[in-house]
Amino acid sequence: MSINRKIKPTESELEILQVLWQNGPSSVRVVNDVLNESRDVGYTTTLKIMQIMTEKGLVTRNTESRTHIYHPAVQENDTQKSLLDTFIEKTYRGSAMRLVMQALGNQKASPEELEELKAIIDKLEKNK
Amino acid sequence: MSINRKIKPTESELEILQVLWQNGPSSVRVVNDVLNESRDVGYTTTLKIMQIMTEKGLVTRNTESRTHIYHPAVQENDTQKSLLDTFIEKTYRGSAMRLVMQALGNQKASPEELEELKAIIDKLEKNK
DNA sequence: CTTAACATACGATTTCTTTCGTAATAATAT
DNA sequence: ATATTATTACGAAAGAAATCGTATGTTAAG
Repeated sequence: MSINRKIKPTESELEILQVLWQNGPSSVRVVNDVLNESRDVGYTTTLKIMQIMTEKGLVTRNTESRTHIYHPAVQENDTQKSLLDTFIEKTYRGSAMRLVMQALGNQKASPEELEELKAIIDKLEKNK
Repeated sequence: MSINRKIKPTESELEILQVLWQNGPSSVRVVNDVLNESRDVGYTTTLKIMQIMTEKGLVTRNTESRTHIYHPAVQENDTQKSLLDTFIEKTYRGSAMRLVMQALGNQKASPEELEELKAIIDKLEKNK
């Protein structure tokens, strides 16, 4: 399906991608301000990581104006899927079902969400 | 409920815990042999990490005989839960349901597993 | 008894990531 | 014009984790 080599952002990189996915293309200033809502991090630190992300191909940037605008170059879904696969492998020895059951057990889900889940399960059963 | 401070093994540490959970209490030699079934890693590397894990309280060891026997000091479930919470937070911005749905979408589940899942959902709905 | 194989301890090195300081340059304000 | 502020670039330091080499001691084999 997808010609995916692994998308494996570090923790800081993922944090920055989250901002870009949420806010859309943004300057370093904006990203850094958002990050600083939850923790202290210096401007040049954020800048540096975003420069590294550019090299790695995790983001692209428009350098036409002096203030560069960064765009995510990987999709949120693809990134989540890639990280999820690795996580299931390392933490649940490859068993997605055990992860799902534990996630459901530990978290409270709303009735609507449970309905949605049942719909997904029905669809999976039909495709069997 | 649980007086859990975070159980946060590194990747290598988790790999070693998996061996201990699977095989039961084991020597460094055994753990290292198992690890080497999937990748190259030197004996003293494994030893060193297991010594660090002892300091951190992730394992305990019986030093009565010359060959020390290491025991996991954290439970698999507790460790998975702890890692899962962090993962959901960082990767899914806190939404366990989105993780569950993606995991179900990406993986194939057996009919039995789907039944089991439905049972869990029913139980959750009753407890609402 | 001597040698070889095996085990632990531990410091040093390497690698990856994050953080920061400083310089150069551009825009803005006074 | 000049000073202040904002932005990028970049090297270097600091941190964390993984890897390895070597010393030392213990057991087993010959």
